[in-house]
Amino acid sequence: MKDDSKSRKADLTEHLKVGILTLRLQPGTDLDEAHLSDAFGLSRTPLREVFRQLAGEGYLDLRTNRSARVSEMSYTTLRDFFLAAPMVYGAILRLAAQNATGTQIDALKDAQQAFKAALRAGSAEDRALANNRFHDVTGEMSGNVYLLPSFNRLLIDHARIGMTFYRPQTAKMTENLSQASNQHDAIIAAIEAGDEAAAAQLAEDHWNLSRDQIELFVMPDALDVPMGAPLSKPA
Amino acid sequence: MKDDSKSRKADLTEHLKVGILTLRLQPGTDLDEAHLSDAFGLSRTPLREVFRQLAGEGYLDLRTNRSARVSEMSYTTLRDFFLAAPMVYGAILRLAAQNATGTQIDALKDAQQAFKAALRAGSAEDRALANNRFHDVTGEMSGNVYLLPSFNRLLIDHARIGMTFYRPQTAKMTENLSQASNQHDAIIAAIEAGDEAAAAQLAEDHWNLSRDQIELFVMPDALDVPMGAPLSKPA
DNA sequence: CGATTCTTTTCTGTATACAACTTGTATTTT
DNA sequence: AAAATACAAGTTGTATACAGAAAAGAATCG
Repeated sequence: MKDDSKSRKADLTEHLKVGILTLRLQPGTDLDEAHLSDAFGLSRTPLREVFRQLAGEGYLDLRTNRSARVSEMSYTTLRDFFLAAPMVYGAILRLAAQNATGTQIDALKDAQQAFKAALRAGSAEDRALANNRFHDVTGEMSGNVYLLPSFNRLLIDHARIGMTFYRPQTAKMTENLSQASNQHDAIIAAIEAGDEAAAAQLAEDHWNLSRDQIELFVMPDALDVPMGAPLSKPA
Repeated sequence: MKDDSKSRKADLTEHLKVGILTLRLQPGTDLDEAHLSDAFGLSRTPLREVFRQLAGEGYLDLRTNRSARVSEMSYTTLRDFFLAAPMVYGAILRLAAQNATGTQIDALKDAQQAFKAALRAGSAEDRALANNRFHDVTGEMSGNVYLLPSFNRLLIDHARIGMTFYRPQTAKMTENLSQASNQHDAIIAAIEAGDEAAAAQLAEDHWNLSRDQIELFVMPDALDVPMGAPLSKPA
């Protein structure tokens, strides 16, 4: 094995990214340098470089003289999220329809296959990661270095928010997931046809669906529960 | 002196940022770790951490086993820039009008004072940096973590593109600069009044002016020059 | 004389040792 | 007994030394 040193770094990066996107590493979690460097066979120097890179991408927060921490999410950020997402995602899909290469379209189709497979037989983590991969490819297609930073930042929290509703708890939520999959298919078609307007419209629809899904989760049966009644977990 | 170690790091960061924004460090320039660590009294470890951070923010490009390099600019990215900028900047100013605090408005007024002073008696670098500072404050005002990554990335290249036309070479360009200053004043007023719509409109106007200014520079006398004529530097 | 290969040099990446800071605990003081 | 301070353990930040990879130069071969 010769690819050790650099591949261990990539392994660590991937491990942290996946952990954060799937909420296995929850927002606010402290990361232990000593433990991680031990687990991945890296010294602290390259480990800390990975931390800085992930902080730059929005996965981690760094505070001087304190441990690195998984970036936080709050109700404030949720509002910011739904303000920014439709706009950025619309622009990304519009550009994707303009600029996608054949190779990229194949990659997008592969990602969608994986997403469907995850919906059929995968865990909530599998679904969130597959969905993340799908949108990630659309970002690559757009190729706009100025939009990608925000788009990628949005994708991180999209996956994290999504982790709560990719574990469908009601019939409505299940139906929404299959609708999301249909929208992915339509997005592929629009990109393949180079139809900007359709792609932009689909972006809007897709985010509206996400918002509805989140509302279903955040306020599951609000109307049926009298004020002051004891709260029970949604069945 | 006790603030040495951490302040040297901040000094280096600031030095590189300013150098890159003002084109004193031109796109594509290789950075010498040994020389910089010597000059700033830092060892290579913290220096490389600064590199990683600046790379994450879009100032530098890192290639494995090769020196860090000031991020490139090309005609392709210029097109991407003018696609993304109006949209992102419009959203940022809209949010700034919604959320700006009194302290932030004071900071914006200070930045505008400095910008005017730079227009009167400053160098091209002073102007670009003062303008950058002004827009940076509007970003802080918006407070949207999802839009800021792209906005800050745009500001970097806005300053770098601007460095070429903040050195006004024609009467028209000088007039544009004073118009930009007036727009800044109007932006402050709109934010102070919490007038979202006006702020968004001003953002569009402001970027249109930037585009015109760049066109004046990129094609100074395009219509007067016959095709195939020898090119001369703009006077 | 030109091109190619091998050696030397330079620079990047990593590990380890050390210094500085933060935090939890125990002791002292009021 | 409560608060404050001093101490100790653990963790983060930095420097240095070493290993590995490119790049530059020298020598050899065509």
